[in-house]
Order: sequence, then C-alpha cells, then structure tokens
Amino acid sequence: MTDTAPRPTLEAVAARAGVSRATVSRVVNGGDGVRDILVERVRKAVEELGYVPNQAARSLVTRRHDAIAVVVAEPETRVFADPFFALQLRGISKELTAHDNQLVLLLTEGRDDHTRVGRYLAGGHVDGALVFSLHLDDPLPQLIQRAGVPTVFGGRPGWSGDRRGVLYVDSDNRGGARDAVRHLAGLGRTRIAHITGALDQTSAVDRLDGYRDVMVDADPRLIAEADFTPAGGERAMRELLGRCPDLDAVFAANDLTAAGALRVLREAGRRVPDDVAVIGFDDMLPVAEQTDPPLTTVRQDIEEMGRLMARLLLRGLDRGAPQEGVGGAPSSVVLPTTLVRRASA
Amino acid sequence: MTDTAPRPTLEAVAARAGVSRATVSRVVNGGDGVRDILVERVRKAVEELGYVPNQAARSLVTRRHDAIAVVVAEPETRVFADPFFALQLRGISKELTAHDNQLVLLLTEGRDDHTRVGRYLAGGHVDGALVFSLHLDDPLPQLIQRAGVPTVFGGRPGWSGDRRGVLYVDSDNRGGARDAVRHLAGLGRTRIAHITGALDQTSAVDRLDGYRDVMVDADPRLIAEADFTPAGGERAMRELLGRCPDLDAVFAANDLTAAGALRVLREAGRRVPDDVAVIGFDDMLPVAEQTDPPLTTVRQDIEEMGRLMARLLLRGLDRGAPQEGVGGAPSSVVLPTTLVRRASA
DNA sequence: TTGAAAGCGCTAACAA
DNA sequence: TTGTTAGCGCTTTCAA
Repeated sequence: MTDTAPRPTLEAVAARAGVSRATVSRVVNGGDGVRDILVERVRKAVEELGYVPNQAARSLVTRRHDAIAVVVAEPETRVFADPFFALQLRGISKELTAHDNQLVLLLTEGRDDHTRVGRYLAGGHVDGALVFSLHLDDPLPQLIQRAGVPTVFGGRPGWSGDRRGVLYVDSDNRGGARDAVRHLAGLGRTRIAHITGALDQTSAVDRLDGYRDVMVDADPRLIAEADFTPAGGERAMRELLGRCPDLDAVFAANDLTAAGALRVLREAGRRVPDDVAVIGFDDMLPVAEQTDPPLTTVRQDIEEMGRLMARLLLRGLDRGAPQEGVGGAPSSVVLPTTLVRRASA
Repeated sequence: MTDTAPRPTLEAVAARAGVSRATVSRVVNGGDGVRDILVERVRKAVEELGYVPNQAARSLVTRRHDAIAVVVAEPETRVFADPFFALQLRGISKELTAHDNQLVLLLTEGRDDHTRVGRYLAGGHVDGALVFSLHLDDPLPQLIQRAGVPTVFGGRPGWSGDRRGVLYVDSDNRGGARDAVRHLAGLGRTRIAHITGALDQTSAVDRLDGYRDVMVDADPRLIAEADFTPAGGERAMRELLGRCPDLDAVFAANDLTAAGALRVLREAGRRVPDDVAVIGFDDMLPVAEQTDPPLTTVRQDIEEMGRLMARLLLRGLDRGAPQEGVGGAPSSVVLPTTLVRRASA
C-alpha cells in the first residue's frame, strides 16, 4: 500500500504553461473564452504533470460535490436475497456516471443508523439523495425531507405526511396485478386466490389493490397474507388450500412467493397449470425460469427504474439531460409492467 | 426539492461561544487540551446552531476523506444475478460505518470505464479502495496499483504481475472443493464429475484444483467446463452424461450451476442422490434451499469477507480496529468454508 | 490553555 | 481575453 505522491496543483500547471491560475482553471473547466493557443499550452502542461483537480478545494468554493447518496433502508435481509437491489443500483450507477456524478452508498441497518444517515445528508456532503424506503412506518423519509436534500424515492413512499413535492419512481404495481388477474380470468379461472407481500410495503398494498380491482366480489378467504419470501409463500398456500380447496388459480405477490406456493401445490398433488394456474411478480430470472413449471409472471424493468430515479434527481438539480418533451418541473414516474407468459399460467 | 439553508460555520459557533475558531475546532475534534468549561460552552453552541463541519474544507487541509471506494468490475451480469455482491457490500458497509468512513461505489461496465475509475482513484477523492476483479486478464488491478491508492482485493486477483504487497481476502475455494469431493468419495462414489466455473476467474480455477487434489487420476472426461450459470450447468451436465453415462456424482462449481445440472439429471431419469449425488458451492440460500432435492453445498461467509476486506484496508490506513494479536503489517486472508449437508449428497 | 494568522487548492468577481 | 485578488471553511503551527 504505497503512499500517494504529492499531486501537482493549479499553480504548478500555471507556471509550466506560463499563464495565470485563473486561465488554467478556465481551461480545466471547459476552456471558454480562452485563446486556442493558450488552451493548447495548458492542456499540454496538465498532461505532462498529470494534473487532477483537487475535488475538496473545488467543492469548498462551488458548493457542489457531484456526488449523490443512495440510501437503502432495509432492516430485513430480503433486499439481499434477490437481485432487485443490485439491478436498481446498476441503473443508477450508469446514469450518474454518464453525468460525472459519484455514487455514495448508505446502507442502514435499523433505527440507530437513521440519525447517522440524517447527519450525513444534512452535512452537505452530497448534492442529492436517492432513497429506497418502502416501509409504511419508516421515519427515514421525513428525516431526509427535513435535511433539506433534494431527494427522489424508489417506490412510492408509504408515509402519511406532507406529500407535496415528493418525487418517486415506481412500477405500476396495481396495473400489473390487474393484468395478472385478468389473464387468469381469461383462462377461465374463477376461484383466483392472492398471496400478498409484506403489507407494510406499498408495493404489496398496490398489488393487493390491483387484485381487488378485478376480483371485486372476491371471497375474502381467497386472500392470504405473506411476506415476499418462499417460506411465506408455502405457509400461505397451505392456508389457502385448507380454506378453499376448490381454488383454481393463484396470483402471488412476487416470484419468490410463487416458488414457495408451487412447491406446496406439487406436494398436494395439484398439477400446475392444469389444476391450478400460478402467476408471480418481478420476473426475477434466476427464480422464474428455474421453477417447475417455469413461472408466468409480471415483469418490471428494475434497471430502468434506477436509471430514471437518477435522471429525475439530476434534472431537479439542473444538471443531467435536458428536459425531453415539454418543460416544467419534473414529476414522479410510474413505469409500466408487462406480463411474461411461461408455463405456469 | 428544497434548497439547503446556509449552514453555520466554525466562525459562527466561535462567536456564539465567545471563543476563537481554533478552540471550536479543537472541541469538535475531540476537545483535548481545552478547559472543561469551554468545551461545555462550545458543545452547547454547536448544538444550538446545528453546526456540522464542512467536509470539503476539512479534507482540503487534512488530506483525508474518510471515504473508501468500492470498485466492482464485472462486465458480465452474473454478479447481479446472485446476492453475492450485495452481501459483500453489506459486510463492507457495516465495517466502514463503524469507523465513520463513507462508501463510494464505482460500478464499471467494460473497458471504457476503466480509465474513468483510474482517474477517479488517482484523483485522491478517497483514502483507499476495495476492488472486486476476478478475471485473469483484467487490466484494472494494475491500473489501480499504479494510481497509488491503498487497495484490498476481493478474491485472489488473477494477474501475473508483481504480487508484492498485494492484499486480498478470499474464500478457501480449493479447500472447500476438496471437502466436497472427499465427501462424495466418502459416500462411496467413484465416478465423480466436476462442472467448472468460468475459468478466467481464480475462484473457478481454485475449485478445479481442489477437485484435482482429491481425484488425482481422474478421467479427464469427467471434467466439463461451464460458466457459473444455470444454462452452463445444463449444457455441461448433458455433455457429461453423454461422455460418461456411468458417473455417480457431480461437484458443480457453484449452486446455480448445480441447479442446472439437477434439472438435466431429472430429465434424464437419474435420481438424486440415489443414482447421482450432487454438491454445489456458495450456499446461496434462495437457490440451494429451493432446488429439488435441496442442495448439499459448500458455504462461504460472504458478508464476513466484505467485513474483513474493509478491516484490512482501514488497518493499513492506520485507522480501524487496533491490531488483534501480534502486530506487524496486515496480510491477505483466506477464509475457511464449511460443507452444508442437505438432501442432494 | 487559548488565540492569531497562515495557508490547503480552487473559483469567481473585478480590473486591466 | 487574461491576470489579480479575495475568499470558501477548516486545521495547525506559533506565540502569548
């Protein structure tokens, strides 16, 4: 682990190029209003000295950091058990990189961490924040709001407070759920059950709402609560089978849950999709393609969600891509979902 | 998206507490050599004003950033198809947080990104780097080495260059593979096949070496090359079945591959574990527990790897936990693995 | 034990 | 078009 050699400063470059610091600064920041000959000379000096601007010094005066915090508030391990998180991150990273912004990752584990994150955000280290916090009772969103940092949420935040100016990017969970249930109905199924996700998350609530939109007069016993996990799916499926042995279809809140349900159905001797059709949500490939039979599911474009979050934030900061289409303030985005047909329904 | 209110400076705190800036600075940084009465006064002023130090100004003079870059160089999407990455990140984040360091995430996509990352690292934005780069031909490690940033690698880096002072944290891939194959042999299996991982990654090479350690005179036709994916596992398993119909066990380079193999075996009418015993690697729960039958596999403690990487780096920077045990320079770490028995072997 | 003062490396008025 | 100069907010000698 070598020590870093002392890096050349603007001063050094200026000396070498035979110009003032101001001129070097101008060239380094785009070179507008500087004669071509000088631009050339400065560029050469920069090159020769291997000059890289000191970001701390720059931030001190510009009050910009070109850095965005990504806050992942996930007390549970669920986020880490599926590629969801990584995919969003990738989308975010791509967009930030394209606009020369750094990504500062803040993972929080429980309440104690909240104050730490709040302090950090309030500390003006970053220009904005992208926040994943999908739990209804989570204090984090408000905390961040108070820190006065421009923020975009991943998924509709489930707070009851002031919603004005709250920006988020979400999938059309409700619409996707409707599509899934309609597809099952189109298959001629009439006893369509739903296994919910963790109902303290807006995505789970929205998917349940979508189910209800279609199954207006659904037998309430056809709904079983779970938590997005395979184990939860198994438990819920057993419950359902006990309560409603005549069910002929299941819409599960996500693929993991559907995988659990599939296993229980097989154990119970029900054939899928002949006896019971099953649909999941997410289109999490390693799961959806590996189940037996492969899972029909509702796909959401996770990476695109990430990219959009970053774009929205950057735009709000007056950087990033110029507004496409009509101008005006950026607003929340809800991305469409698509039904992916495989063998299970 | 509200604008940030102008934050109070040291100056303001000093004025309010009726002391000099220097004194406030001392208090904020631990308060050594300042009378208790003054410490008290300053703390109060800090509190009342909601003062948070400006990190840019501080870095400018201290040349410290309390920030560590995590570089994930993964041209393929594989990293994102399993929770491996997220778990390491979690371990890293925990350790960094415990020592008040920020995590700057740099995701690279292909070669073009390398120069960007190199520039960033050389730019002195961070105090050190944790790098995941497991491909044999990857230029990134050398690039980083040249940038002169203290670095710890995740997984043994597969370069042929100067290895002096290269620090890494890895699992005992070779030992774990040996355990797996020995376990199969202990089950009385004699025709034990191996499906490799992507052989441009050291982990795959090491696991293959472990297999060979035990199967000294193995029929070379018992080895089929794959790439850590389920599809690769299927392909390799078909190959193997064609070449060596008499095989009675398979050690797959990871769980995903094993899952693919399992499916092909079932299609081929081979019972697992009765006809063919199968072992994977990773203990990736959502996969290993969901396969049919559940997968016997070699577990590595991913999160701990991440934590250790961070600890090693921090220690090299003379921060972090005081050296446990004997002193001296930190050195690379290879973590043990454990065999987890389930139904497949 | 405290304060005064000199920068850290850069940008951004303002003059020239 | 270029240079001069005054800070940005902080830490850190050096004196007192």
